[in-house]
Formats: sequence, C-alpha cells, structure tokens
Amino acid sequence: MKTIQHIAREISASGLKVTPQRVAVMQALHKLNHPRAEEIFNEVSGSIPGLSPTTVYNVLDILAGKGMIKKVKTDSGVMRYDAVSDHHHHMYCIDTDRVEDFFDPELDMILQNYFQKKKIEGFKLEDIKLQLMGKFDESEKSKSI
Amino acid sequence: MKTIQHIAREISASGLKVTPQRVAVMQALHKLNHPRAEEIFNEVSGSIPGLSPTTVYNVLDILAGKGMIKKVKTDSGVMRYDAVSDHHHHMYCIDTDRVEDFFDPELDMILQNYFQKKKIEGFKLEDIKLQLMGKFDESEKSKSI
DNA sequence: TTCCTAAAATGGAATAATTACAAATTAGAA
DNA sequence: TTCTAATTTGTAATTATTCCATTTTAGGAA
Repeated sequence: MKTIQHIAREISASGLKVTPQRVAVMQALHKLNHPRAEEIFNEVSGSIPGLSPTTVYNVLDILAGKGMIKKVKTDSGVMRYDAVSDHHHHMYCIDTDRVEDFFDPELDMILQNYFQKKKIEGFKLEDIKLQLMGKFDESEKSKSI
Repeated sequence: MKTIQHIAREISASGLKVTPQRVAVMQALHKLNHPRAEEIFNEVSGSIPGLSPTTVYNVLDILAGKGMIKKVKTDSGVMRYDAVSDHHHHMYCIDTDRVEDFFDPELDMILQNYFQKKKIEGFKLEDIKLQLMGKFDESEKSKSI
C-alpha cells in the first residue's frame, strides 16, 4: 500500500496541488476494487467531512487526465476507476458487475508484434485493451466486491 | 442491405413477435454506423409516427438479449448499438466518438490458441473483445459519423 | 511568516440517458 | 374472429454526471 507521502509526491509530480481530497481519493482507489465514483465518495466522506460528490468527479477526471488512474467502462454504463496505471486489461463477469485486472506482458508482446506486421488501413493504432468476458469461479466469490 | 422480409424472419426465429417498431429499429441499425439510441429514435420516428423513445430502448435491449445485435460501450458513457452480430472487435478514435468494426479471424485464432494453452486461474473465459484505441486518418474523416 | 492568486472545492441546480410502471394496443395462435 | 400474452406507449422517476457561481485553499513570492 502506498503511503500518503508517496501519493502526495505523485500528485505533485503531475503538476497538481496536493489537497486532502485528492490524496484521499487516491487512497480509496488503492483500497477499493474498481470502484464507481459513488463508492469512492462514501469511502472518502469518512475522512473528509463535507466532501462534495462534485469534487470526487473533478478529482477523478483530473487524475485520469494526468494518466495517474484509469477509467474503466462497464456494460451497465457506469464509469469505474482503477488506480493501476501500468498497462493491463480487464476481466469482466458476465453475470455480475465484478471487474478484475489482468496483466500479461507475454500477450501484450504477441499483440504488439502482430500489429507491427499487420497495419490497419486508415487507422493509427495507439493502444490495445482486451475485455475478457467470462465467469469467475464460485469459490472465488468471496473476493468480489 | 437486408430486406424487411429477412429481418422479419430473423426476429421471428428468435421467438419474438414481428412488430413494425422492431423491424424499423433493425433497419436503422443496418443503415447507421454504431448509432446511439437517440439517433435510432430520430431515424425510426420518420417511418413510425408516435414512436416512443422507451420502445426504442426496449427493442434494443430485447434484440441485444437475443444476440441479434450488440451493445458497444464508449468512453463517453453513452451506449451505442451494432447490427453486426458476427464476432468482431472495435476501433475507437481517441479524439472523437467515432467507432468502427474490426474483423480479424486470424487474430481471433491466435488469441483462441493462446488462451487454450494459458488458462486464467479462477476465471472461465467465454469471449474476448479488443478495443483498438487510436486515430483515424484525416483523409478518412469524411467517413465518420 | 504573511500575503497573494491561481487552482481547487463546494453546493445546488441542470442535464442527459435510461428505466419504471400502469394503461392501451396488437401480433399471431387457436 | 376471438383471445391473450406480448408489446408499445407516455409520463414520471431515477441515476450518473456536469455546470457554474461562489468560497476556500495550496503553495510560491515578498
């Protein structure tokens, strides 16, 4: 888990002012699993009384704009957020709204090689995201949020 | 372009009643490029006076549920729809909301082989969707919607 | 340390997409 | 032709999110 100091340094390094709201949102993002804005608001409200939902949306937008966090789209249409900024993909549960990160450098390499050879006409590819759709094992249920 | 008769047969084959609204929505989906519900409503309103937006949402949900069409999620958060039900992926423009289909059976085969060998612990993979993020060539601009 | 100002947070209202639901209509089987 | 479950309609409600004017604050300069 990242320390408050580490988070503060990250925010500062992105040219942003370090505010309690931003630090707390980052902490909540690390603690929760792909939370929606509302969940972050609930989590952060505890430590920051008087927090406005608008602020949460603002902070999330700004952090995402700086590449510090990622927006994750789900089929339900609600935006979810991800503190992990390293390149990765997502596993989506077909039945629930559970989302998990999926890291696979080997696969990334395969895809990179593939698209290096096979250019797409009229399109400059910059990033590939995989959406792995499926079902998590029942025994894994307890891990879901 | 599919005929009305063909569309009617498709709908019927899915165990649904053939209504003018459903046929018209399917036609609009074939005509438009990844439209949002509102665009479909505008298109279909012409041929079906008194059409309700609710009906468009209903029809889209039901057709998607039967696998006749697909829902396409965009980063803006608005749902878009796709008449093409064959397995394919999507190219997203980073700057605009343009979306295009991407077919690549060779790549699908590579991915299928890869995940046959390399199982994901605790997750039963059922489908892989690629989101290709990038930019369409300027000269291609006219094709955008 | 205090001051200053642009940046950030707040709150309440507005918006946009979508859903809920009860009533009216209709496709298509009998 | 009749009947009924399926479908459509319309209005209201909801939900996530954004807008914007005002207030507050972080952090650099004096």
